[in-house]
Amino acid sequence: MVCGRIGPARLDRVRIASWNVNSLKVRQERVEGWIADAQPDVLAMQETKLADGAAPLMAFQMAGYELAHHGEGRWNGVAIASRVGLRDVSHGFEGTGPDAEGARFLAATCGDVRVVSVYAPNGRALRTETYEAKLDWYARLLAWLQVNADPRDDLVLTGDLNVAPADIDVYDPTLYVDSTHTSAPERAAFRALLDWGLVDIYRVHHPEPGRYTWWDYRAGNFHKGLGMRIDHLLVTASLAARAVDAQIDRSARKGSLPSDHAPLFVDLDVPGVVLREPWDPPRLMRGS
DNA sequence: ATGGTCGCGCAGCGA
Repeated sequence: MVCGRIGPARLDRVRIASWNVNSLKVRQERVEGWIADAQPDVLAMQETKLADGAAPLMAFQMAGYELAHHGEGRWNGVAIASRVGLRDVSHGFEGTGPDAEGARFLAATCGDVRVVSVYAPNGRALRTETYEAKLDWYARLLAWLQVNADPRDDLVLTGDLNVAPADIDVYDPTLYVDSTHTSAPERAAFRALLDWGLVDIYRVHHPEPGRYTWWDYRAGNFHKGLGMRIDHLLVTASLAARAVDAQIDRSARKGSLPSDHAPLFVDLDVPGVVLREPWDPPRLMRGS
C-alpha cells in the first residue's frame, strides 16, 4: 500500500505488467482490484475499447497512477498506467500504413524505462487482407524500433502480440496448422523483434509448456487448460539481465466477468526509481 | 471435432 507514506519513496525493484482487459469500462473494478493486489508500478493495457475522452484518468489517479490512453472507442485502444512517472508519450506509427488498423500503439517513459504497449491485429484468417495488414503492422512496429529506439536502451515492448511464438505456446499445435497466431510469417515477424534485440523474458523464466495468457471464452476452455501464450513481455538485454521473475496471473482469468486474457508481469532490479506521490483526495469540510 | 461466449450496441461483427 502507498497509503500512509510520507514523502517520495524510492524503489529498488520495478514491476511492469501487461493486460488485455477486453473493455476497460467493463473491467474497471477488476483492474483496480488487480492493481491493489499485484501492485504493478507500470500497467500496460490493451483493448480498452474507449475513446480518449472516456479514459478513467481519475480512477487511476486515486490509485496513485498517471494514465496515458490512446483509443478511438469501440475497438482497440491501448493505455499505460504508471506510478513511477509518465513522460514522452508517443502514439508511434499509428495511422501511417495502408491499413492503419486503429489505436494499437502507445509508448511512454516510466521511471527510466521506455515502455511500449501494443495490441497487434488479430489477422482473422490466412490469405486475407486483415492477415496481410497484420504482417504489415509488424513490419511497421519493427521499423519504429529501428528508428526510435536502440537495443542498448532500457526498453519493454509488451502487450497482446497475437502470435504464439512456438508450438509449446498453444495447447494443441496440430489444431494450429495453417492458421493465424502460429503461421510461419507471423512467427518470423515476432522473431524479427527478438533479432532486433528483445528477449522473451517470460519464457526465459518459465521454459515449461502449458503457460498461456489467453483462453477462448467458449466451451470452458480456460477450465480445460486450452489456451495460447500470445501476450508477451519483450525486454532489451540490459533489462533481461536485471529481471528477477516473470509471472502470468491466471487467477485474474477466474470468477465472473473476466477478460479472456490474464495479466502478466516482470520484476526488474532497477534501483533508484522514485515512486510517484499518491494523490491526496480533497476532504469534505465539516461545518462547526 | 464442432461449437460453445463475450463486448459493443441494438444487428451482426470482431475476437
